[in-house]
Amino acid sequence: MSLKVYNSYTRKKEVFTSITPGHVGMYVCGPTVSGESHLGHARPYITFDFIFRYLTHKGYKVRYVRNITDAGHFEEEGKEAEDKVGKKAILEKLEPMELVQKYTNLFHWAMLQFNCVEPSIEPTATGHIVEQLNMIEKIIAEGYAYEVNGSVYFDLKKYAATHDYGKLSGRVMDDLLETTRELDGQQEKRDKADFALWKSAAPEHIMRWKSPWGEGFPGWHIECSAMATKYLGAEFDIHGGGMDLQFPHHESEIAQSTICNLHSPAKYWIHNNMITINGKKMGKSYNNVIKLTEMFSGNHPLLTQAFAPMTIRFFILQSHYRSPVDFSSEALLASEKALKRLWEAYEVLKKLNPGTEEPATDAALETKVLQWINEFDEFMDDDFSTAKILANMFELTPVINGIKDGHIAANAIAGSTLILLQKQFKIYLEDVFGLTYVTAADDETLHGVMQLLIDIRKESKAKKDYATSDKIRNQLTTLGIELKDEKDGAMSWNM
RNA sequence: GGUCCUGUGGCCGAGUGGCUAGGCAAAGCUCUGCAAAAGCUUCUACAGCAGUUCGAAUCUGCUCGGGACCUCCA
Repeated sequence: MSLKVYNSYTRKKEVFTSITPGHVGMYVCGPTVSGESHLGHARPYITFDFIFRYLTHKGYKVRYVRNITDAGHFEEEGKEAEDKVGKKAILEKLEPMELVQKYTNLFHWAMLQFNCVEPSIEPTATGHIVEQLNMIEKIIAEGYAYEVNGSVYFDLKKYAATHDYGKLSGRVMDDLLETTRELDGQQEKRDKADFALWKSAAPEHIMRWKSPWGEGFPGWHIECSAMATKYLGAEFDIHGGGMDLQFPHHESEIAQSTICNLHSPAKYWIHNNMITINGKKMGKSYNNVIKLTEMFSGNHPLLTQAFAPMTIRFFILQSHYRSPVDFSSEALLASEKALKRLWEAYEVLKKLNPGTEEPATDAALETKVLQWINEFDEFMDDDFSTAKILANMFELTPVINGIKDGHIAANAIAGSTLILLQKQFKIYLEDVFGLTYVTAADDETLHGVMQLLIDIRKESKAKKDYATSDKIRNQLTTLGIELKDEKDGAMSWNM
């Protein structure tokens, strides 16, 4: 079964074949660490995490490069946005790199909460100034960039005359030239659509580097091109990021790399859709940002409660990565409950005993179960349809629970099928989807104490001393421990 | 204004022209000292109008609504 991915560049689902057999190079645009990560950031990093995990599962050796933009995004914008890192540092009386470190640490912490696998290489923009300068010089030498007053701009008109600029984002060059914008440095550019490769630094800028054109800082797009080229080569397999980066960021990366490396950088462009809140994209300009720390603590007016990182991860997995997903407390609460139900079924499944190798006594059920299991791979191969796999898992949940409490005969499905079911649940829930479920089940002391309480409760129940048995259960509930009476008089618990 | 995407039941969301996911919520039942959990059952939707077709949520056109990008942005 071959993997198909939707390539934003061709706007088609294509069969995935890696450039180097057995290996995959994947570059994903990382965060700008000039502020705290918010819910919106969770989407791409969780999305590319399960893509990374799935490629690994399929046997590829993946080099996953995700940068840290720690130089601030120096756009040719107005002064406000000009040097985010430098500006905020003054206000907070911090060294720029101290600020960068703080938010980098916070980002890493959040990724850990989400159980995201660390990228193979996490290069920083400030650590690759030389590579960026080299690239800019090469673009100038090729005649596709020009220097004005210490700044260097990419000559888009010249590039577009012979190259397909705008293909990725579906933009027409003429429209871009028409667009009227009031941008800083506009007057020194040959054309309004030209983008900056290097910006001359005003005296107040803290972060600045020497260059052949004077002191300044790199443009927004060149860092990704430089780092991707360095670690993945002129052409690599996957370039990922949020949809909002298609233009101008990725479009510009294509132009830069095409001139420098004589090749469009990525074979497959994969873009995740946005998380919206009340139908609007989460962003600073909309004033609707929920930071991840606020999500985890519930400390935000839009949140009715705290939401665990795994709830958010599950919430994202429940929709297709190319669909927008609208956030609400209600939707997240639904995900929380769904995940709990699914995970408890998984715990039950792990304990089911396949027994001896017997043929299934319920052929119809056997067929359905096998179909649901086999579709896991099929769905994931079809452009990472995680939502459909989860739907199948929920179809299987009543079967698992049914076998457990005897509602469905243990031999209704074949032993081999049960083993396959266990294997596939493990692979997808844990290895590919990267879900975990925090329980105290590993704590042996707590286990012992719980067993004691359960024994006491059983004894009091046997004596019809319900006051005592209810007290035990109620007190545990207050502590966040849920005690369930099983059919056969046994008791189970979870936190 | 330009380019593109989108509109699915109370809510969230899959949906490759025919078999019309799944989750949450709600209701009933079973189990149960009670509860919780679990199981069974019920709730059948595709913005509107027209068209193509034997047949459309799925294709086409128009209308209305929402969104993204065009500016830092995941």
